[in-house]
Amino acid sequence: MNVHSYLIERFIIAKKKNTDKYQRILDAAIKVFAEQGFFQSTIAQIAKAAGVADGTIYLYFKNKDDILVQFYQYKTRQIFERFRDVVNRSKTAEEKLRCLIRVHLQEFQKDRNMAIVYQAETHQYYRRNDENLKEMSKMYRDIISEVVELGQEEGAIRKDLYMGLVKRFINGAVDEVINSWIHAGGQYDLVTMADPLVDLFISGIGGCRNTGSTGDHPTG
Amino acid sequence: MNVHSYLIERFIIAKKKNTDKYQRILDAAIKVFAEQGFFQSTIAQIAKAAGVADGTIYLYFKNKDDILVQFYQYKTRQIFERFRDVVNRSKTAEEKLRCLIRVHLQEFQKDRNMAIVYQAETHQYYRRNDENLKEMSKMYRDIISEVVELGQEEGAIRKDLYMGLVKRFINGAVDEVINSWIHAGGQYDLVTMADPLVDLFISGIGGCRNTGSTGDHPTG
Amino acid sequence: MNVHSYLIERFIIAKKKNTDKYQRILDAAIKVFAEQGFFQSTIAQIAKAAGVADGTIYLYFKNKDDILVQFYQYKTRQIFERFRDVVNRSKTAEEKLRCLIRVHLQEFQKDRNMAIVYQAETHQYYRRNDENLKEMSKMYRDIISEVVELGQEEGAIRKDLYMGLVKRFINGAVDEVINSWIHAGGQYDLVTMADPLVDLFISGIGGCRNTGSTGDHPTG
Amino acid sequence: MNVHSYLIERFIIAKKKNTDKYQRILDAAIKVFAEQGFFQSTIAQIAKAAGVADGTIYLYFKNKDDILVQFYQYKTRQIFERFRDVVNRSKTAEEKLRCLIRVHLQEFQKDRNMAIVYQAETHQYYRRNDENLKEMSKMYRDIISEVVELGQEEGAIRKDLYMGLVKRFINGAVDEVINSWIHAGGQYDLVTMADPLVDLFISGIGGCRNTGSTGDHPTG
DNA sequence: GATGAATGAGAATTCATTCAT
DNA sequence: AATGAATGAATTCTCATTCAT
Repeated sequence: MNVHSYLIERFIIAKKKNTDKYQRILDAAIKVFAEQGFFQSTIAQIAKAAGVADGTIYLYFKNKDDILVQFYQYKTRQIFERFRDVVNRSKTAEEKLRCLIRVHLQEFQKDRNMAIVYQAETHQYYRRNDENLKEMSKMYRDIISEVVELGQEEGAIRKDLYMGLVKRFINGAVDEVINSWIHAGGQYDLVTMADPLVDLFISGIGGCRNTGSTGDHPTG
Repeated sequence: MNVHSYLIERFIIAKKKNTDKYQRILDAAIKVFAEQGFFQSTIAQIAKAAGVADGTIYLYFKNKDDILVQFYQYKTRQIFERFRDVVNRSKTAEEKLRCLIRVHLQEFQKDRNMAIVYQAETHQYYRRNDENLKEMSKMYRDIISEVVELGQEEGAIRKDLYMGLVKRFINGAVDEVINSWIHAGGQYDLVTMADPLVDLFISGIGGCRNTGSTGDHPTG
Repeated sequence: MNVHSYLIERFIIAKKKNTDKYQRILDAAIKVFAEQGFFQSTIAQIAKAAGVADGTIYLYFKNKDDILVQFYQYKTRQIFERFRDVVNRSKTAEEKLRCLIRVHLQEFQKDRNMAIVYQAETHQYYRRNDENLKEMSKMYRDIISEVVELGQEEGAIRKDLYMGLVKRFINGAVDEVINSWIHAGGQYDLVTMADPLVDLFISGIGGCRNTGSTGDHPTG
Repeated sequence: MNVHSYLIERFIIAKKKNTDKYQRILDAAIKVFAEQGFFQSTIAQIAKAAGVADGTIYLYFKNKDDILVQFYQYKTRQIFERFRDVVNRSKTAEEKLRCLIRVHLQEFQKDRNMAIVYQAETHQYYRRNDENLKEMSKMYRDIISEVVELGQEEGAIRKDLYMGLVKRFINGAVDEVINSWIHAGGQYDLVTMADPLVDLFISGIGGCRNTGSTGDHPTG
């Protein structure tokens, strides 16, 4: 390839891609963050993965930190709003809970890089005291509260519960299921875990019960 | 002072001093890591917090990474071995489980910096594929397996359980309870969560039960 | 200005700039090395001498060592290849030898910093067992062998010589002549030493001869 | 070995070795310098090689540089004074020259580490403008001048020589012979080079001679 | 908008030297 | 005298960010 054609090709490619550059950079960044962690990733690596120049990144993001901020503000937020939706569309508390967990696992399974970054960086990101993240976390826990309270009204869920603990109990278990899946290299189908997990939430591991909701898995 | 006693004293002082400084640096590092995160912490900050010169750190640790490695290898490991012990000393499955969770929360409450670093850095640290960490995680999950299997023999725990899921379910919930406590600034007594949490593990949140163990804590 | 010419200009400018800066840094480094020695020179000094920022050096050289490596691979090598050429262009053995020595002294006189670095750092550099340096040294000694052997065929050079020794004898003497010149501050004309030196190689210092070539060396 | 006996043994060893520590450190340093070069050697390495503590070195040497200074002032100087002696003891110019070269090679062969350090560090050391080194070099060249002038009076050496050049010619050739021997790993007997080398000095490589002194070594 | 060369602040790490024991 | 732990100055190198083209 001679100098002319080489340069012209580059020029044209550049023009064509103009619009979706923000997405391309964000996706590339999440990929790189997933592989190496936020702090070990460099702008140069992200630029290379996105197929843009280092400087271009600064046309779309204020700085390196801002990439992570945008990730939480748009990419992640989107998913959490989806949770809100599916829960609203279901009727009974149990149905809502099953939907929530299922969609949660589904979304994280769908975008593994996002899942990795979310699970691995959130703890660090918490230090920034970012309002958006706190809001999302709260939103998630509020959904659980709502569902549980509805269940209590329906009679499907016990009344003698410390809600703060229940929220962490459910949230933590789901997170850990996702973590395990990530550490296993995403080899198996994460979504199949949803129902057994909800069964555990509802019935626990204790023996000798006759709660209807749990009854469908034979032995009991 | 004769040769014997003089030299022996020096020997002992030397040893003690070494251990002292090693501990001082490790503790200071954990404190700094807890405050800022591993990657944002600098050797200079750790040195200052430990009251030593920057170079001194390299007499006790190969490099910055090695501080984290030693943390996982000694500080953290110690605690996980403690878990093993307390479980061995209990009789019934439920008792073992209650002990495990209680001691887990106790130990993390006792050393908040350790708790923060452990919760926040473990995901990143996992990338290194450190054998020691994998071993500790496995040890923890093995304890749970054992306890659950014992409970199944005793009849206290259901038999229709997918063990892999149960382990994550318990592990994840405990971790999240610790996280919440950390994010709340360690304001409340973490250990009081132990029994209500175990009740949730055993009975779940489902309605219409009469398991005594859960009933007694009013509403939390 | 159209796309073609605009881009091509940029391409060319970029290339030229690159080469410029590479040369500027390499030259500055050789100057600093000549003044202070490789190990006592700092990147900061080289950067200052080259009029660039410290970090810029790492755009053109892998690390400090690499500067020395490039020096031997490009700057020095160039000269040694020149030696090969001039020898090939001469006819008789004596003419070849005179040319080699003259050009050797010429080149080192022309670039005094290069001469200093070459003479002062080569011994240390030898430890690296760099293939390129070994090759260059060998090339030089091979030239001498060739010339001497040719001279033997011509009858101008004795046959009872241990070639390995002759090579060192000539190489060493030339080097030392260069060293003296360097230590004297490069005050005198090095190239005038060429013919008298070759006369010594051919005739030695012994008395009572009648070899034409050496005679009373006004002739040269 | 228990604490008592271990410490006491160390105490006694220390006392016993008190006297020759200067030598031990100097020798160890030369060994380490020979292996790694002056700048790449650390005080810690030298101390270890000498079997003393780092701090002990500072009881015998002002600083790291001083070790090299002492090397040139005592170890090396000693040898150069030896050269003076052997030359004085010989009668004819040729005999003196042969003695000088032979002893030069002998002494460098005898202490290979010294030889390596001398050959490799002298160029760098020259920068310090150390009076002692300049004196030694001058002494060496003066010896050559003397011998050559004597030879000229005897009629054994030509009169039409530029003495400055002759000195470098001889000095350089000898140095290069030593270098080659070092680079070859000191595998062969260096001293056997002495006579062939002197023959080259006297007769050169030119053809058609009948100087008896050269004829006797068959092919070398 | 896009580029990527250049920047230089900042961090880890090394090591000669000191000094309390 | 001997030790070796401690020091901290000095150095290399990295990388987020800028800006001329």
